[in-house]
Amino acid sequence: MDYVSELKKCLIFSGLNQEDVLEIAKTAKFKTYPKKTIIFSEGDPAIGFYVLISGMVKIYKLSPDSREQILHIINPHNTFAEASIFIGNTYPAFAETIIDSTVAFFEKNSFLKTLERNPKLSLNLIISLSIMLKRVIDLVDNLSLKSVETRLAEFLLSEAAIRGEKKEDFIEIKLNITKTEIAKKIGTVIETLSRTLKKFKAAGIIDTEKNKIYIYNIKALQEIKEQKSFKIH
Amino acid sequence: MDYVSELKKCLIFSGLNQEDVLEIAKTAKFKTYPKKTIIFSEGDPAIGFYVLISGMVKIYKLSPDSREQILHIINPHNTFAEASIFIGNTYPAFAETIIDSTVAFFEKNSFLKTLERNPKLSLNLIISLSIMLKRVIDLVDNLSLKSVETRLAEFLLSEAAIRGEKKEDFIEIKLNITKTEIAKKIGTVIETLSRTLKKFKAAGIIDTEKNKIYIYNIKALQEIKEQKSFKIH
DNA sequence: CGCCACATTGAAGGCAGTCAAAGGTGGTGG
DNA sequence: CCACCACCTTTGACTGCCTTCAATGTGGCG
Repeated sequence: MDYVSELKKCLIFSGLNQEDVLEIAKTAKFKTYPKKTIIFSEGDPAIGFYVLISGMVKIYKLSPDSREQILHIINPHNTFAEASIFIGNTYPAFAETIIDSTVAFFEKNSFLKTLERNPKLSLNLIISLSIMLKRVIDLVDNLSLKSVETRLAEFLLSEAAIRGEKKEDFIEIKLNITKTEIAKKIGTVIETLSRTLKKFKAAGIIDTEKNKIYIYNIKALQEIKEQKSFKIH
Repeated sequence: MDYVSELKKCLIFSGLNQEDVLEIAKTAKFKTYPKKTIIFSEGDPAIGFYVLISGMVKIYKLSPDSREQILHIINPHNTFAEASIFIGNTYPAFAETIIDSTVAFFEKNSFLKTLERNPKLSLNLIISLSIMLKRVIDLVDNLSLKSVETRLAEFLLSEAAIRGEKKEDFIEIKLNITKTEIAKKIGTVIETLSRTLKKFKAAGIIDTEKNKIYIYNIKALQEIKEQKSFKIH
């Protein structure tokens, strides 16, 4: 794989000229992990940050009794752990591959030097951190103030927008993560997710099949998202 | 008040030379708000960001039925809404004064120009965003994976560390916000907070008096924070 | 074919939010 | 200085969402 051209596709390196990216690429270490491999654990020394080249990685927190809350699911060309290198000395969460993945690793100190020489890179980083912050704030909003029903509706709408395929009278979503992972992402457990999906099915809003979800009534999902009372009797 | 020397105390302007800060101060608009005034609402156009000079400001989200989740409580010399100017066009949360407050307002576009000319400012901003991100991640962790009991213990420990006064055999915390605000900060309601404080009192861990809290057994709080089973019968 | 991980369904229980009423506290103006 | 009022807090009773536990179902893969 041509790693340099992959790096150029990343938000954080966008707008940089060819030489700069080449220079930066030289400081990267590329690593490949099988699925379900922990890249770093909460509390590990924060020695650098990562760019996902291919695969899928989840960033999550664990409760003392091992319940998992997913903070982000990272897709190719996105960064993770970039905030960790500016604060504290340890990673604040776990990073684990969901499927086989390849990452570029950037060592903290050498990256800080690169950053000094490259104002555009700083700006990209600021934007990237801002986006991430907004995403986590939305998560707080959802977890603290919304029901599981609402969170699921929001998740389905967002998946439909990102990855949904419009068919004649429905939208098809091919799930690329398990329902267990979805449950952890929306802050619940598999059983509750299963029941909530069943409710939506009973209301004729969606239907499911293996790892596919069909959305028949997107407007209903939007209304649930706005929490305009939704009740199945 | 000498606004320039106040601005120099802010993390975001630290390490800048006198002239730069003076230059930046010229672009600021200073405003004073009475307590309980909304500075901006969720959805308002994000026209700039703020530095708190004096007073106290809360940043919060509202649920459809008006329950409030506080994201941050801003103290003097700290910034707020700085991420908003890099993403989207609207503020993602509410900002409201808790007590009478004075802020410095920086208009988006002119600040972006200042940023271009000032690499150190970029780095400060990156650090500031990183800290904020970590704080919100901790909030997610608490809301999703911890009980109210644990969240309260964590809050008390953090207040004790920041503002607590060590006395002979206890730590005294003078509360500078109401219990209602504390409840919103730890993601619950006043009634539940009241009951949980009562439980802690019954266990001899703390005592309360008007707007003071006395911590008698800090170790117990730490154990509750680690969720090593805590039960009052 | 049988194992293993993932998913569904039912039953039960608990944490915490809501509603309602009473008690406390501080501030303002008569 | 006191009385009233607004706001905050406490307490009790109730409810419901969601988690937990347990048993059964299902689908993919060696």
